[in-house]
Amino acid sequence: MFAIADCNNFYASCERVFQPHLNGKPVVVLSNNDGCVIARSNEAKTLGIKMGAPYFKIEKYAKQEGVAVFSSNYALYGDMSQRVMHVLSRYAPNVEVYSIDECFLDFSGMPYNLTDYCLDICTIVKQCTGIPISIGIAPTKTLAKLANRLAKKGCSPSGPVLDWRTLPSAETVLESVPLDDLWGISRRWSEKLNTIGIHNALALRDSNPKEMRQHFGVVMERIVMELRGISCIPLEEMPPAKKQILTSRSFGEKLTVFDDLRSAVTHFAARAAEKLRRQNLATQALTVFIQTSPFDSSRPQYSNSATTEFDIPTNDSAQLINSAHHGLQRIFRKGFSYQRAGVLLPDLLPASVVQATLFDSANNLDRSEQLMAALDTINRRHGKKSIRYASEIISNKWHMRQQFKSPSYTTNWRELLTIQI
DNA sequence: TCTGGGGTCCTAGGACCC
DNA sequence: TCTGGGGTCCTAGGACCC
Repeated sequence: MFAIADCNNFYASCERVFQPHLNGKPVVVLSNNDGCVIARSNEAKTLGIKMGAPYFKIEKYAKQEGVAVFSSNYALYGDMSQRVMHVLSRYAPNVEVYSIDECFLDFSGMPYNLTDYCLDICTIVKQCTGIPISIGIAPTKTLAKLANRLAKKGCSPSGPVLDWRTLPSAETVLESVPLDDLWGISRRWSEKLNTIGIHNALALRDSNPKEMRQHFGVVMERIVMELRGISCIPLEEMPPAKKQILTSRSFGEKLTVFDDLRSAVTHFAARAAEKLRRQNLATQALTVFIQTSPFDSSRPQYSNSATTEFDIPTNDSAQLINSAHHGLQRIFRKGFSYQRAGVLLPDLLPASVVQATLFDSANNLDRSEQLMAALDTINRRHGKKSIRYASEIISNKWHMRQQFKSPSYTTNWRELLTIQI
């Protein structure tokens, strides 16, 4: 048995915890660079504001309807997520943190009435964190996700909790579920399924799994089996080591000058290096890429990338920044308005297995390791920006727009919530 | 003016091995 | 007359997730 606990409108709910006057009011949270809508309270959904809508297109309407608008505040959401996961992990022997706002719980062999048990969990998570959650329970992950979705839509007699096994008729329910409501099926596959006469979740469940495998591959075959209640996707307790790390951003304004781009790319390389070290990994290569805006058809488009490979896998910021600069020099072309850039570390392995080449002194590796450890310690203790590479701060033109960002209430002493009595 | 960021898995096809 | 069989590794592209 699996359960999936999913935070309701997570980012919007995080903002409301610290501004409770927004309860019952429409709230939206925007993507980085205040680009498009990525989270909506139920009231905002009711107003017809769509997921992914570009903010500049709904700005006027949002103001008119009194919608509270926020920039993304990942420091806050990440910390609130940890709190929710911490509470949830007390209620199952094994859990899998699936995303920032979702957690699978292993309920195999649990003898209780799981609906009542989960209703308690919902109450306690709300008490401890302020975040409302919904829980779906079923014999497979795919059905648990579906049960969760149905609970969120208000289809459960037990409010925020739905145990798939308590449904009077699974067939009736499945017949009413559109294909792209299923976990693992998006618009493209849904359309392709339509062309072969499959129009709802029941028809998919009753299709021939081997045929589905031929048409779509093993992933679709698994979905069919999971809809039948045969579990094919196990709980993953230990998150597997990362295979690649990407740091990229859209810019607050379009960039045309090399030095502005170079500052941005320095920042991305430094951030990627930090991520690498935090996970005790090293990379065998670095790819830097730049691109113009695909939406701007009036101006010439250009995008390109450059990859450097390292003789010895590294997680040294200076080395990564250096190769990012060289890559950028190779691909930068004058005369374009760049909208976005990024640094990708595509080929990772554990830092512990890194070997010096025959002609390299182990000394250099030690020195780099000590320097990076000092850098990370200082930045952790005194704030992220305490020590940076000079080329990162030469320009700030690339900084993203964050017009509506709330304070980092839970992670920064200077931004604690203040209360007036 | 203005449209996010960070990932994974699977498959097909080519290169190469013995 | 007419050219095997079995395998691995790598990459690009397409699909998906949140």
